[in-house]
Amino acid sequence: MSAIEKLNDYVKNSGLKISSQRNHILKIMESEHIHRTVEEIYDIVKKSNPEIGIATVYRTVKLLCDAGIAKEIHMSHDVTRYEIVSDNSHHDHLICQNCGKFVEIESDIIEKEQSKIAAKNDFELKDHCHILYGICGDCRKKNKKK
Amino acid sequence: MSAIEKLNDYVKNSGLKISSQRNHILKIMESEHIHRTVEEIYDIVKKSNPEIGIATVYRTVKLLCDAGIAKEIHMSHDVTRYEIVSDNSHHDHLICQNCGKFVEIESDIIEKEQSKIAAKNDFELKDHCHILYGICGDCRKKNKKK
DNA sequence: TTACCTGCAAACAGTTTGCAGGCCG
DNA sequence: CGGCCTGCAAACTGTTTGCAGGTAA
Repeated sequence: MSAIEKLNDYVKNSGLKISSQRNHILKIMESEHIHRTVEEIYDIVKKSNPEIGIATVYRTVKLLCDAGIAKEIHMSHDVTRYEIVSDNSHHDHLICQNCGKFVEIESDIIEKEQSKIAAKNDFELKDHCHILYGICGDCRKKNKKK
Repeated sequence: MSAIEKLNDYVKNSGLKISSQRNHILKIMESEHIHRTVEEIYDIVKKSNPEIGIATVYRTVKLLCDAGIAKEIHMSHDVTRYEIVSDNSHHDHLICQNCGKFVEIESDIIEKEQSKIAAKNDFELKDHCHILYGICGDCRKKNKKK
């Protein structure tokens, strides 16, 4: 099921309404597999729809999260980004503290271990946040040169 | 080396100064192994020192982080807490989304796997954030009753 | 005595909310 | 047509900063 379909579903089931702005914002978040901040989304939407207010972006992003279509990620310690969740794959992140470059990572071993830990402590696992911070190869080279 | 000693060291080496407020705040953060928010620390300090301003707490907490004595944790998606780091043990967290209860967890398997992933992507690992969110046994029981 | 430190209040950034009008269904 | 949605601006929250006076070294 595509994200737009999911949105339509959710909107119907909740007695909400579809709007061009909502579709528009979702489309932007889907295009390119990039994690954006609200500010960034706002800037892009504004290009084709200068009327839009940032409040609408905030409201829509939150709605998408409620609908399970998007997800919040705290990339660095004070930047909130959003990504569209795909049905089949879960991933975590490895981020360069210097240049912000990031890699999406997956690890069955870690996922399994997480489940074990949750079970051992009698927790029903709902979600997790796993971000590795480091310095990428490029940045290490650049810093040496200086 | 105790946290207070570490603070003294750091302060001397950086040309800073010790103050009763700084010691006071550190003492509170050390007492009980709890992760507190700035607001909570502020409330506690105020009891014995009503004069103190919250800005001082923010400044001190930041200083302690710079000194490597404390560490920021983003417990839930918009609450920042701080914990005193102990020299010997690293741990991550498992948090109940319902009641806020948390368990500190350690896993060699995950730590090793993280290093591997970082190495594979040519990152020099500096830090990581690993938090599991779930519902604890008590809360699951309570919810059933309702 | 010289920085540094503190409390206060003002400034800020990110996010939320109330309102009056617009639009979907 | 009713209720949700939007843009705008004002409100709010968590955090930072500038300033004038206080204090450690």
